[in-house]
Amino acid sequence: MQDNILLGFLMHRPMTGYEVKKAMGGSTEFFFNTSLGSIYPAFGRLEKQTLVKKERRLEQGRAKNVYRITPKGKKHFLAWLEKTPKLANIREESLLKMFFYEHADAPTRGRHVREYIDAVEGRLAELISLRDGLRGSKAGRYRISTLDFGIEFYRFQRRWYEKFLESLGNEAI
Amino acid sequence: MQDNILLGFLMHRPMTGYEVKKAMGGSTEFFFNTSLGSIYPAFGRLEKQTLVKKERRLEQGRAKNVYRITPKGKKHFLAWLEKTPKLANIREESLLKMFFYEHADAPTRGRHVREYIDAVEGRLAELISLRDGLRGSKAGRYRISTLDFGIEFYRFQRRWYEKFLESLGNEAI
DNA sequence: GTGCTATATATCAAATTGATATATAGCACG
DNA sequence: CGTGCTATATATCAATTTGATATATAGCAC
Repeated sequence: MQDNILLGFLMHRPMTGYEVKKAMGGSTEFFFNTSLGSIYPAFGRLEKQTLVKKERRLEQGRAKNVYRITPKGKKHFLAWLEKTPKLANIREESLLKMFFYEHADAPTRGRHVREYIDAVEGRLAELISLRDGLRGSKAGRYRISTLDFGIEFYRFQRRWYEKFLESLGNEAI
Repeated sequence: MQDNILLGFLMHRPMTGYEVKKAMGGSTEFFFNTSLGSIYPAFGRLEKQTLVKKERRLEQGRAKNVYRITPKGKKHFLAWLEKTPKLANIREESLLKMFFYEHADAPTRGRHVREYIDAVEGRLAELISLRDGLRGSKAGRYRISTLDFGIEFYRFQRRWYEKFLESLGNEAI
């Protein structure tokens, strides 16, 4: 399913697997991350389907595999982009633990929530500084929208967990 | 990593793989879902580590594999529960497509967002009716908290995407 | 010329998904 | 009584993904 993210990056320019992975940093990594161990096999699949073309290049004496999207690849990517996205499922370890909190004691629950809020704040700071860095740059408006969603999402989480922490304070121990 | 969710369910009572899967419905499935195809191998692993014990039972002439958590399994589960949960990563196809929206046309973008909001509202109704059904029942307060998070999360999404839709209306086409 | 970091690819075991196959139980309908 | 439908229950498999590890070169600093 991550084949399309690779094609999406190649829409901009031909890239090596390593370059795609780097390009994900600070952009898609916050809402759709992949590992190098899946990027290389994915390029192999895409090549077999002739959606990309591998170009072996020698740069400063080093061999690189640069992948270029083909017209067929572009069509494939645009057909995928056209389809309405599926509803996101939450997959959160924090909620899973919360579900089983009857088995944890009150101090553990409180510590979890406080440390979780700290982590949320760290991520929030990261995303905000990233967005500030993009302001004024030639970054696309939609890329900024995805960052904005992330920022608002973590703000929502901070609010929710702070309220939850309060309700924990009132629990009968 | 899903071994702990199985142990968590067995904390309540011994269960078959099929029963665990059923128990996830309407409870953990919204924030942590797994398939039967991963539950059975997971029980195999847990048995090898003596964290659960398989009991072959004959019920109405049918053989069942009922799994019971061992004291070692309980210790293992509680040790996992103790640790502060990792920060949730978003993994949303909708944001991935949004990232590449430069390549889609304005009507497609609008249709996406409207249909996505519809899907969010459907999920929201589902979660709300589930929570209402739990009110007054003997359901644990933390289980209700996880449902509440879900409800508030999808409300947040509805708000955000409605604002986003508005901003799309103002875009230069 | 030694050591560190970045670039670049490849490989692998382990886990997970989603699909499919198999078989029985229980129920309803005519 | 049999036919068909749905729920229960387990097993298996190809394909994919992760996270780790291995390997090798380039470029820079000291």
